[in-house]
Amino acid sequence: MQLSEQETVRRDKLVKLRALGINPYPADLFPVDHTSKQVKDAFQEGKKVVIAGRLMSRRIQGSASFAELQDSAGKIQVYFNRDKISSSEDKTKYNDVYKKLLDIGDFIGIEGELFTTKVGEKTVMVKDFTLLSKALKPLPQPRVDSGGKVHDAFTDPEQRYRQRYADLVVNPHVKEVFVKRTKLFNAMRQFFNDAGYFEVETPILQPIPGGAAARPFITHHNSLDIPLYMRIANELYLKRLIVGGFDGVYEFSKNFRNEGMDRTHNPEFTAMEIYVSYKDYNWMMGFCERLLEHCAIAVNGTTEATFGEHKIDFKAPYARVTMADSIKHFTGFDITGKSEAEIRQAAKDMGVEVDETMGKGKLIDEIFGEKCEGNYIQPTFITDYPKEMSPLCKEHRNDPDLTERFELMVCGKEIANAYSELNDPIDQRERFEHQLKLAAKGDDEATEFIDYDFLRALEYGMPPTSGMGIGMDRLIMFLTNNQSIQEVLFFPQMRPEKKQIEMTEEEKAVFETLKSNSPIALNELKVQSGLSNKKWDKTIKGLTGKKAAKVVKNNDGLFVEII
RNA sequence: GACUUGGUAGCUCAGUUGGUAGAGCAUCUCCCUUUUAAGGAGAGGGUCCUGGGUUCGAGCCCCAGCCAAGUCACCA
Repeated sequence: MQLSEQETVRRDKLVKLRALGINPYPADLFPVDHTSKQVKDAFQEGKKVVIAGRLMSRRIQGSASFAELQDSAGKIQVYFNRDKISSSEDKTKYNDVYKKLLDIGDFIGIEGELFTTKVGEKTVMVKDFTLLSKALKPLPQPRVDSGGKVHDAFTDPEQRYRQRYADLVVNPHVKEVFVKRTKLFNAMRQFFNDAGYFEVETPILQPIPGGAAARPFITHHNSLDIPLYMRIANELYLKRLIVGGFDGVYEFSKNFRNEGMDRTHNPEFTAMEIYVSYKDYNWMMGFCERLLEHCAIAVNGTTEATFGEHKIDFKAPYARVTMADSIKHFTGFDITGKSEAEIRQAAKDMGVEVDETMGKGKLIDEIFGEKCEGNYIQPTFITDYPKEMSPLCKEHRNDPDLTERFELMVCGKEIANAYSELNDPIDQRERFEHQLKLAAKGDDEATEFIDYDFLRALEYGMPPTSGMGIGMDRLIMFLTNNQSIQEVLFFPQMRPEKKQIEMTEEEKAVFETLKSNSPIALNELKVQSGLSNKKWDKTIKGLTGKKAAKVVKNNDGLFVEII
């Protein structure tokens, strides 16, 4: 591995520390009794504190120095003074250990006393310090000026996502997003628990990937010798639990979909699904808006949120618009009572791209997606979707072409999807079979598996139930004003980094020649290698760079020598 | 999958018509006892993403590839 100059320097310091009898990675616990925040909040002149964290900046002025220590709660200034560090090896500890052998990024523990500097900064006067862990790589460190402006910020998205640990250390606003993410989960969990619903866990490895239409990840179980699928949804399992007699069940479900990646899609993502018996989708709308209002306040302290150029307000209630009314409103075309051919023609007239394979439901969905969806900035329930698009949803009580379904739109994007759940086992079987036919015709959005065990469960009887799914990643994007899903996942999926090859093929070949014949005249070695000028240059530079060979000049000319 | 933009020091970035690879911070050495983007003096540090090609000569031009971001397509 090639080390940079700064990495080599830090490794040398490791050796020097050990020579002084200092273990750079001690095993002992360090008796921390304050965080940086507690020091500042309960500040008292002269109070003794024990703190620990990462050294984040240093301003050395001879035998005195100011530094910043960063812990989980923030940063605190610490003051090192050679004559105030009470220790037997006094001067060494300040002059050598602190000034020369510590680096930015190292973890240290500090015992000290609180005081306020001349310029009014709350500071810890260091009485003694302990190296807790040495950092061998320099942090990609931004600097903040007196006006609070950040310079040289660590901003390259590729590096930030691949090295999230470094991102979190140097970018406090990144950490804040993840704190809010956890607050959201906690708030939602609390809301459901207070309502008396029951958190459950269902299989991630499924023999049949049901509950949605998406390409699954496939794996294999060796003992059973069967394929297993990473779940694309948990819906059918939660409904089985409703059949089993729970009134309300919910699960935060890691789902996996083997599809494209972009700003709003990661191969693994988190959905929350909840099912409540004896309810319908009208009840669920009310429940949903109360839930989101509660969550927005828990995360941001207010129902208002900013997302890009939009101000959104999660305060309940939200507008409710049927899909037919929405299309009529934005296109002037009324789909009610129209035939498939009439709708297809209308779509064409509006400039919506359609083809002959699209059924009525799909056509309506295309029109809505193209002409209406993007207009809903404030949270809005879109209701009563075409039946064809919703094989797990109960037929509408007033119209057999529609289903009792709603989606909640925010900033033109869907964040929740809910049904009065289909509990008629005969109807469900027919819908599955219809999907199978669509899939056979090549509709890649249709489900190509029938979960007969799920049908068996329905045959035992499922009470009327309403269910809802919420895309948690998307919701937290809205609540933290992030346009990219990667900003709300600690470790978004990335293509693996390319492995660094120790020595190229050419370098190996030349090195072999050298081993049996060293030193050798440079020109002779070059001829023997049979490499082009450019390639030769690269190769010999590579070998000398890796300290495998060196070029020496004497009276007889240039020679290459093995090291 | 298509297109656009980018990849140069630990970090953020310059780099002119193709002619010895630059800055700030960071690092190292020295000075400095209340600083806070501390300051002063000096020094070191490079696989210019990879591989080909053109050329006397490529960070720069051409071709192929890798990685990323963005836009579009796809996505219940």
